[in-house]
Amino acid sequence: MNDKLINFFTALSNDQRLAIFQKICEKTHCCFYDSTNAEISADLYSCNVGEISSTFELAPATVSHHLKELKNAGLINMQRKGKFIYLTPLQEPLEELELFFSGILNR
Amino acid sequence: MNDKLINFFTALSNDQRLAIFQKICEKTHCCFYDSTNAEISADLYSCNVGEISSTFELAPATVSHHLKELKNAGLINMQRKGKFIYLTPLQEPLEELELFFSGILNR
DNA sequence: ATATTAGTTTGATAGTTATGGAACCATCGA
DNA sequence: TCGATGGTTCCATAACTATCAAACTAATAT
Repeated sequence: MNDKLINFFTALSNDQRLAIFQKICEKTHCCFYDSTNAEISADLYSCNVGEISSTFELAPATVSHHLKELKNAGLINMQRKGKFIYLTPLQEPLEELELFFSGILNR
Repeated sequence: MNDKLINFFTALSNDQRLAIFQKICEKTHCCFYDSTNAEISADLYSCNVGEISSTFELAPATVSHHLKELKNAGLINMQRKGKFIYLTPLQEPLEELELFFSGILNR
């Protein structure tokens, strides 16, 4: 139970990674996906890895590491379409996190 | 803006610290404080540092470090009353965190 | 005053994390 | 099939984190 939360918090506890996650959420505005249907129109609204690399001045390797962490934490989906890998935020973890904090507040 | 979030997430990204924070919130059930009025009846509902030390099998020094991080992040209040230091969760950060996630979800 | 209890700070160490260069794999266009 | 582009993995390193023992400070009780 807490393991999942720890993974979320760890993933978001680095300034670069938080910024990357925010950019992914921003770019994908109001278009959330679950892990199964994330493919639908991913390329329309999603950002790809290169966009992250050029926005934040980080080496591709570094970006790759950060994205892997966000993905392993379960916060984003990565989906290759041809040459590009598209990034989409997942809805469930955000809901879980919102619930975690509202749950404490409303106790 | 993000700095505060980073501090929250970093503080909650360690399993011991998250558990400690949860215990503080639990013990202080429905009695939140802001940093100014936290002193009111803190001793009635709050846990003290020793309670944390004995609950989690950690050396006092370790607990002290973790609590300092939670405090520096702005998540808890520490208030000495005589021999004991009482721990209370703060409400604002929890609200900010809830809002951060609901804000992304409702965009 | 002194002993006791509560907690912090200092300093050391083992483990983890962030970063990027270099070599690699994947896909596409010519 | 070959070159170019997009990304990852491997490896090394510097920075940071978690932990605790030992020495300390704070408050109380006797």
